Amino acid sequence: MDLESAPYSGIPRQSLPSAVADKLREQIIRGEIPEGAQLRQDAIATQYQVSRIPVREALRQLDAEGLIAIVPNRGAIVPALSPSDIGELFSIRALLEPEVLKLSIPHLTEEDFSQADAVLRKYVSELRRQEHVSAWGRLNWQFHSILYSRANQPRFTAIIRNVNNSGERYTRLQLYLTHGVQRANEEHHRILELCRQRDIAAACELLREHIRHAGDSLKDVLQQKRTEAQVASESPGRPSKS
Amino acid sequence: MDLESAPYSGIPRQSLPSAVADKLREQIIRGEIPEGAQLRQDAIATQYQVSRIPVREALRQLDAEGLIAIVPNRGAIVPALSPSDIGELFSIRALLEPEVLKLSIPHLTEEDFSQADAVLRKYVSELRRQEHVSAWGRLNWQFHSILYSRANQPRFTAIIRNVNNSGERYTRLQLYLTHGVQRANEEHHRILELCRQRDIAAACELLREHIRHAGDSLKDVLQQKRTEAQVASESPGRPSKS
DNA sequence: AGAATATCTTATGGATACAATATGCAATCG
DNA sequence: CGATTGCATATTGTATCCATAAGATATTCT
Repeated sequence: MDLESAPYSGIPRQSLPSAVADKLREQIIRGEIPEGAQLRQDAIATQYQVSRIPVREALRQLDAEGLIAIVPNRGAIVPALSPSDIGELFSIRALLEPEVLKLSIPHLTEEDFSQADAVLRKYVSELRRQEHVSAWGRLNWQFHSILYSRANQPRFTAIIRNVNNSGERYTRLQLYLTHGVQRANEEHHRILELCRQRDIAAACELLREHIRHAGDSLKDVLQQKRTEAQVASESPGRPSKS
Repeated sequence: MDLESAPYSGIPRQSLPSAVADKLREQIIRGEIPEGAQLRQDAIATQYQVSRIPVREALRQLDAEGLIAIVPNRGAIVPALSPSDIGELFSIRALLEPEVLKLSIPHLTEEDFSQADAVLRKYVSELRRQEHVSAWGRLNWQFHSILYSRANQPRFTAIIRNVNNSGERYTRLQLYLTHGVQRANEEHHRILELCRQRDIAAACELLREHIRHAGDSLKDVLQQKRTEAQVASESPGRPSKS
């Protein structure tokens, strides 16, 4: 949770490549490594006090997860996602997550519900501090993740996790720029309530709408941002080289 | 002149790890590397005349794709899939593939249809030779793949490809043991015909049923095989080379 | 003799060193 | 003055070498 970026954090049981992959994944999701940034093997290796071999394996893994793109002989970058990429990611989510929720709801326990409650409370308490905007997306995922946890479909949930990881930095953007936090929060509470009542159909339908709305709204925001950027690039006013 | 400005003009040199991963993936899918087999880094390295470094990166990639399982300090194995694993894989397929087909059908061209036709013809011609059973699964995937090719949803199709890869050896098994080839062939022709007619709803529904049936039938076969194996373990039979 | 343990073997994990490739800069030529 | 080519540097890619952990075999003690 907290920054465990201590240079000597020895990771005992996990393989080094997996550990490095986890750290990098976290950094990318949180936006600490911005999109378009090059992931230089040497820099990462010295940062985590390892050689480049485990770093390379970690990058391969993240590449296969779709989180980064490796260009042969040119390194790995965090790709910028186009509006259509975003649309695709949220389409996949809107398709997969209700299905998993459907399978999970019957097995959700009171403990799960209280955990979800706790996440939502934390969510609300974080809303006031915009400096913690990076935590929103994470709490958002935690909430969803708890609801799916009893589906007992490891591959299914693995895919969902990857898709969410790929788009989470943008989820943050959507929550932040469209003031969608309030709506998201309300929908979360209603979804949770429906899960408590074991109303599978309604919960899944609401979840689907919840995801679909987030995707559409995010797509709009991105397209707007893009046109703004284009306008800005037309009036650079940059001083020439002296 | 402006050859360099063309995006894909250069010779698409593939990195060594990717090449090794492709080869291994092929071998696993075709069943040349049987399930439960250990993938020894040294053996693979000498087989492909490279050092172990690219091999290890390839294994990481395949692990992330879900095709193999890496156990720290113990190596990589091709996992045996339980009936519930199979059920999960086919559930995912039954969910994702009709959606992608829906998006693809409007953009399918006559060329696509004739390619699909060609694959089906090849399929029929291969049916008679059971020694080519390993080609069935591949042709099966090729057919499906062509139908999805115009969806223009790269992440979607990448997920579908991975899921299909994970289960393809079992698809072969299903086709072979249940004599499901005839039924699959008929369904393929009907699906293709519906696509030609741009009957999206019917095509998607039939595809969903097609996948679901294959999954259920395969699950049955596996469960039956498993009980047979338990019986056989008491009186070991001849080793079956495949 | 059987079980627990020590030792040896084999395969994986990781680091250093070296080679290949790309990028940026400078010099040269048209 | 611009473009092109050659050179220098930085980064990625691969191989070899060493360390470590799991597995197998032999040995010893009860």
